[in-house]
Parts: sequence; structure tokens; C-alpha cells
Amino acid sequence: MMNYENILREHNLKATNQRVGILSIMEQKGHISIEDLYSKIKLDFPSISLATLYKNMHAMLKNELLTEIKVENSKTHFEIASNNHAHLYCEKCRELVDLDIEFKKLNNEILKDSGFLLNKTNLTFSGICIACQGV
Amino acid sequence: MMNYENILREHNLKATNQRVGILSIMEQKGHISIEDLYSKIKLDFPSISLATLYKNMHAMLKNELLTEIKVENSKTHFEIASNNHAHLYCEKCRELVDLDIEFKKLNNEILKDSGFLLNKTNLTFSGICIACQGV
DNA sequence: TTATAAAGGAAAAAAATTATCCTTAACGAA
DNA sequence: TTCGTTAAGGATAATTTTTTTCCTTTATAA
Repeated sequence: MMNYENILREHNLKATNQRVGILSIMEQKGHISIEDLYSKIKLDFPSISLATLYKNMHAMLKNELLTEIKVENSKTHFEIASNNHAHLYCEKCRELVDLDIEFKKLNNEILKDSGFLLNKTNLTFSGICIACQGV
Repeated sequence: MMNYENILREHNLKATNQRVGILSIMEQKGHISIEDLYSKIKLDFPSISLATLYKNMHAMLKNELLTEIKVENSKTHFEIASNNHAHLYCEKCRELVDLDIEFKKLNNEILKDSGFLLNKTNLTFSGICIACQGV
């Protein structure tokens, strides 16, 4: 388990108990929606306000401690920021899975073709995972 | 300009004037948010209800006449379905641009690595477009 | 034509997100 | 440690976005 107090401070954010709680749930879960996060964090902080949760998510997104994942037909999910990677989304069980991919080649191609100054590559594959194919 | 009456019927949807209006705006615009689409379609159908717009977007998404594009820090956009392609999103002018990419190699790799039964590849690059780099 | 099933529109309801305002807590400086 | 400042928390209301309901109107096939 990571030391979220320090990570928060390194990102110029006060290390509040609520934020540490949010981050440790996120570490456990990998990817999570606001809705699920709220019901989980309320177990540790019964009085936490949904507004607080939203404010924290925005603050942590802005300071690049979190990343937002948007997938078709699914609620926005969040994850702790790390190396840029792809996601696999199962349309059946609605689970998100990380997938490490080498973006360099792809990004260079885009840069060459479009002249875009690339900031982030967002790659999500939707389909049916192995487990759900059997069912 | 395409014949939207027929396209709608081919997708098992009634060809209403409102739907044809929506589709012709979408053809013009390429990518559009509900908000922008609503203000445009109201010029042609002043009494159209926002609920009608949402209901139509859902119906057309479900019947695969439209596609949804979700990008970080941006509202959901819609486009008329066509060959699977990538998108470039400029964080400055907030414009979306199509980018034709060959997904076969990428998709085969994913299939091999994950066993996923792929349905759709969603690829969006965020950054600054050439025009906005100069500013 | 005409029957019927689907779509439109108005309004309300629900869900998601953001703002306001006062209280509380984090944290650097003394 | 204590204290002062500033940011964060929490309750609530307000917005914004999306969905539902219910009745009227329209598209389409017989």
C-alpha cells in the first residue's frame, strides 16, 4: 500500500483523511465510478458529502493524481494516474481491465500525419471478455 | 446529401421529419453535442422537445445509425456511424477531427493478448491542433 | 383510407454535477 | 506546541443533464 499522504503533498494537495480514504479505495479497485466510490467511502466516513467527493475528484484530476476514463454506454470511471495505458471494457460484465501498450509508434504516426501536439492517448477496446464468452 | 428517409428505414426506424432534420445537421457538423444539436434543430422545429432529441439519439445509437464519442474534459459528442476511425481532440479550440487509421493490426494484437471478442475500438488523441499551436 | 404502433411534445421526475456558505482541519511559521 | 491562515469538509440548495410519463399526433403497412 502506497503512502498517500506524501503523494497528495507532492501534488500540492492537502493530505486529508478523506482523500487518503478515497485513494486507498481506488488503489484496491483499480477503476471506479463516483457512485461506487461514494458508497464505499461512506463506510469509512459516514458523514462525507457527495459534494466533497466531487470536489476532491476534480482537484486530484487537475493536479494529475487521477485520470478519467470515459467509455461508451458506461459511467465515467476514475483511476490513479500511472503510465498511459489502454483499457479493455467488457460489455457484458461491465468490467474495465488495464492493458499495457506501447504508444510510441502510434503517437509518432499521429504527430506526423496531423501535426498535433499530443498530450494523451485514449484507447479503449469494447467487447466481451473471455469469462463472459463462456456464459 | 444523403437520403435519410431510406437510411432510417433500413435501420428499422420510422422516417420522421425531426429525425431527418437531426441527421442532416449531423452530416453538416460531423461531430456534435446534444446541447449544440438542440439549439440547431430548434431553428427547423421550434417546438421540438429536448426529450424527443434524447429519445431519438438513443434510438439511433441502439440501431447503429449513430456513434457516441466520449472524450475527457468534454461533453459527449455524436456522429453518423461509418467505418471505425480515430479522433483528434484539440484541448484549446475543443474541436474534434476524424482520423482514418488501420485498426486491424492493433486489434489482432489485443485479441491475441487478451482473448477479448472485440466489438469496437475507441481511439482518441488529445492535444493541441496545428492552428492552436500558433496562437 | 384506415388501424395501429411508434414517435412527438409538455411537463414532471430523477440523476448527476456544481455552487454557496459556514464550520472544521491541515500545516507552516512562530 | 500553539496559533493563524487558508484550504477542505459538510449540509443544503441550485444547476445541469437525462429519463419517464402521459396524452396527442404522425408514419406506415394493410
